[in-house]
Amino acid sequence: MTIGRPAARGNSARKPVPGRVVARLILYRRILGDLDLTGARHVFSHQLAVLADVTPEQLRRDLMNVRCEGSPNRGYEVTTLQACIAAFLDPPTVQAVALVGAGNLGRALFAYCSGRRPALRIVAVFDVDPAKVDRMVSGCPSVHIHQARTVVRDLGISVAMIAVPPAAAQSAAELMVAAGVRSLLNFADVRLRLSAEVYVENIDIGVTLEKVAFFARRAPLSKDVRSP
Amino acid sequence: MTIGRPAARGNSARKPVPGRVVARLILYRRILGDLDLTGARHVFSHQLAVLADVTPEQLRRDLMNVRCEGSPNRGYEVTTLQACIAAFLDPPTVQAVALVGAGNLGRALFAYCSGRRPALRIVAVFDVDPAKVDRMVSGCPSVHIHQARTVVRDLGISVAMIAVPPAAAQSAAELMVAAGVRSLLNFADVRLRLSAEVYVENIDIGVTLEKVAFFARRAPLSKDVRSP
DNA sequence: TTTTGTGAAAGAGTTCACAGCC
DNA sequence: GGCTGTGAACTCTTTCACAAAA
Repeated sequence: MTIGRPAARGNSARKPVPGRVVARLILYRRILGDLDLTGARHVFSHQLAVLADVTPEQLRRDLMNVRCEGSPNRGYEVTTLQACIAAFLDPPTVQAVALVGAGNLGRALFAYCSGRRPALRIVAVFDVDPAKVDRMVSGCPSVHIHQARTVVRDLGISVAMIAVPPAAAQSAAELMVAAGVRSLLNFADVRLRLSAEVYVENIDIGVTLEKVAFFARRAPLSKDVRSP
Repeated sequence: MTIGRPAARGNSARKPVPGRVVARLILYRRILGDLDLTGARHVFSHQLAVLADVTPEQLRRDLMNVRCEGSPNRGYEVTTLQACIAAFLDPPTVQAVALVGAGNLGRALFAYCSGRRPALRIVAVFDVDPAKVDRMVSGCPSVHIHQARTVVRDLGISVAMIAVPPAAAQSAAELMVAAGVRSLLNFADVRLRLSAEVYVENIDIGVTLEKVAFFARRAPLSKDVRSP
């Protein structure tokens, strides 16, 4: 009988991995992809750490979550590490994403997402402007937000990006959640009040820009924190 | 001559306020501005906390940094609180911002920043595309990035927003820093390697979107963290 | 010797709990 | 009663430091 197992509950007793760690794993994976294209077969934690702007210890600790072993003289095998991280992060299937808001920012996000990360696809664009809906944009239907319920269900959308003006964000978010969306990436500069079941991540460009401006006026090298 | 200075320096011996707190103060200020427009004269910490999506204790603790007193029966006076936060956050003068990259995202950011926050103004747009430079865009000169040194100096630019493709971001950032920019808001999905004197904040849309997608697949209500 | 994997310590950040006040 | 301000406790995150491995 195996003694080691002090804290093993059942067999799927994973303690939840914090958001910070998930974000860094996603970053490591992207860097590994770039590295793979250069033909590198192995990496040491300190090399990857430089590229990700973290310490080697933190990188190794993050990697403990994905059950991937490195070798003391070769470091980590690039493809193996990619596979381990993918096994941890990836959806069993492609995830459908909705874009809410077809203004300046919405269109930039759409362009930004096109052609990348095949596991995540924008499959619908919602707006309230009659001039912007009921047509196809780059192979993607643009529809009025009142059709959210049907479209979200039919296309199996689980994630929405909110890129509408601040005043419209709360109700747009509520519509999406009511339609069945499980998590949101909110670009509107307001905090949304939603059920605790829904995962919300805010990208508040206004706050972040002011923060950067604030620290531009400070004596350099105070310890500061990074964004997710 | 004074040698040690273990703790207290002179009389302005403020310990540096963490970035997280600064970001929340900026958020509180924005909410107070909205509140002020509704005609509210006073707020309790629990009311502001709901709007900012933080706990009342955290809000009060953040406010300790700006030396503003509330009253147990009225809460905080809106205008006083605004003034205290402004005194802490605001630059002595308007800060000039550069936008680097006039692609989709760059244009969206430009539109986004126009007409808001008077204390922060985009005064120049840089790009490498000859078709996009040497003209005025909404009263703002668009110039080739090789003119950075002159333009940054002449316009007193201290902050740059990097909105160029990932492959171009490192060199664009280096050019801006060499030209005299003190802090950067980086939208390119790469980690920049720059002198530690420079304050860098990353907004990594790709990572954040993948993170949101990841948590869309999880059982709800695991403790998670917010964005800056 | 250099590097990995990780327990233990340190450090940050947040929440608790309550005194003092209205 | 309900609120603010804040020391103390707690929790989360990062770094230290070192055994084991190649």
